[in-house]
Amino acid sequence: MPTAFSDPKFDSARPAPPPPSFDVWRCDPLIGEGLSIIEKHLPCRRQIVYPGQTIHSVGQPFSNLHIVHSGLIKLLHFSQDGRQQVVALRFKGDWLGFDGMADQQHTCEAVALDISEIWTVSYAAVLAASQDHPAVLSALHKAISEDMTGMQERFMSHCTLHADARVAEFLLQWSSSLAKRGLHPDQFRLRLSREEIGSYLGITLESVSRSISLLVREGLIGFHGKGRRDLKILGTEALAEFVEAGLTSATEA
Amino acid sequence: MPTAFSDPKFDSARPAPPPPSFDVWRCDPLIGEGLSIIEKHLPCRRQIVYPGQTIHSVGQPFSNLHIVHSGLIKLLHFSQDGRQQVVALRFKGDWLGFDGMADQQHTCEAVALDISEIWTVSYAAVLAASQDHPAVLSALHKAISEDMTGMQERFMSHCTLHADARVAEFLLQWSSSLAKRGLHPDQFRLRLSREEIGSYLGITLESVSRSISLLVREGLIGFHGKGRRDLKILGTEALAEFVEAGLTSATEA
DNA sequence: CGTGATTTTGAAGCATTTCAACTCTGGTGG
DNA sequence: CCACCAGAGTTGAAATGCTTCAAAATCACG
Repeated sequence: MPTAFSDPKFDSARPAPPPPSFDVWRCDPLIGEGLSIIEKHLPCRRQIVYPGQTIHSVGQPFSNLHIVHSGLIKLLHFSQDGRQQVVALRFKGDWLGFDGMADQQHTCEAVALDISEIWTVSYAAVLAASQDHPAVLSALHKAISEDMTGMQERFMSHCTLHADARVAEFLLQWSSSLAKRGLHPDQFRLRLSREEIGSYLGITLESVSRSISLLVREGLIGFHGKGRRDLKILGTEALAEFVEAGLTSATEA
Repeated sequence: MPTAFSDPKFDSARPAPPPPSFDVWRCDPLIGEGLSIIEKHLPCRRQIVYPGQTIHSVGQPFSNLHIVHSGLIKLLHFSQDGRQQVVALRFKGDWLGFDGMADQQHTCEAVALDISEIWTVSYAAVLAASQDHPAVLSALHKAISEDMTGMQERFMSHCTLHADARVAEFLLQWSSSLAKRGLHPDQFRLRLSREEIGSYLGITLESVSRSISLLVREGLIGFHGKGRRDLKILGTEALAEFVEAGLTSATEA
């Protein structure tokens, strides 16, 4: 099993684009469902995007859906006064663009955090294909449903966990996302800055930093190399216990 | 325009169920879209539920979607250790049940907060009908998309607003939900306890109470009658300004 | 009219933010 | 090669906002 940041396929050094040879099926078959469906039934544009590049932005007319084939994408939401927040992260196999289905224009911005390959299909084509192939619609709805449940869960842990536990859980979730995709779950490069992590978790970057330092002190995680971005999870179980211990009773219903 | 709590159609006193004569179209036509689509193309079961009654619960096999025809529904999410949280509120025209599409079983519980009429359609029937009538699928996807965008917005204000501002915004959103549905937006009955509001907003019931008291002191809202549940919004503009003023820079990206 | 649930209010404790200083890293140019 | 700089990350101390705990007030219901 390749580590997330030693495998050039999924975590290339910035300068050189990776050769487009992809091993789609080295992971949980469920992750590849959308990709497989598209490949079988739909014409799609495949596109490499680089960190910082935008896949779609707010207000942009909606006509396509996208699937992440490799890499990592962040979804940003903006408020009227220019404030922004990371509202979601998308890994391989995840869809992008549902936000535009309502008003035919996107309500959030999708930005690459890593060199990523994005498959783009026309929404109209998806609908058309679903006439003949119910599996298309089924995969779409499944992805949507998982997305919603995921958001609700994130919302909940957001309300019931302390900052430290939230950071720990964030790392665990990232790890499990990698594991599901056949990547090494114990060792990966954080592609978000402390500020972005804070935005995603609803805490300040200083708090993120402090929490990470705490987790290191506790021996639950560690870092490779110089910049504190190459993470190593030293005890998944212990981390999970740490999260459990961080439960508050703050927001029961 | 009827006030929300004087109109027996949408806000009946508990003892007697209202006569099932509904004036579906006295509101923003967009709200009624799902209802209209269902009425035209799909067989549905219409059902009255009373406060506390469950429409679907966690783990229950998924096979139907529902639309709220009148009343108010809360969606509860549970964690492993029994903690629960109000993750969403559903008004007239809103759909329920998307959470079950992924794994064929529901991941959250839907409970009535008011006497409500629920229209239930089989998910399979929806898919079947969408073959002949694209509008069915279009309405469904639109609802889903709005739902997601709404959650992201809620998530954002959750991260960027102080407790007081969050409560104020909550009341404003409720008000605007009523307005969109042709109900009096300045005067309505809070159908959630302070505890439920706190759960929904991610703060304690005491904080909710304090925030409400503050809003009353500031002259932005007021109460009717005895129990502090019958709300009157005294200045929508001023409330909105209050929310703006409550912005923090805590979680910028 | 009492009993239990809901709501309000106060005061103390705690977690997180804020502000500020400092370190580390990587890149640029002398 | 080293000095310098900007950006990212860390850490400390004070301030703030929310929670917690506790008690009183109000309301709903039989």
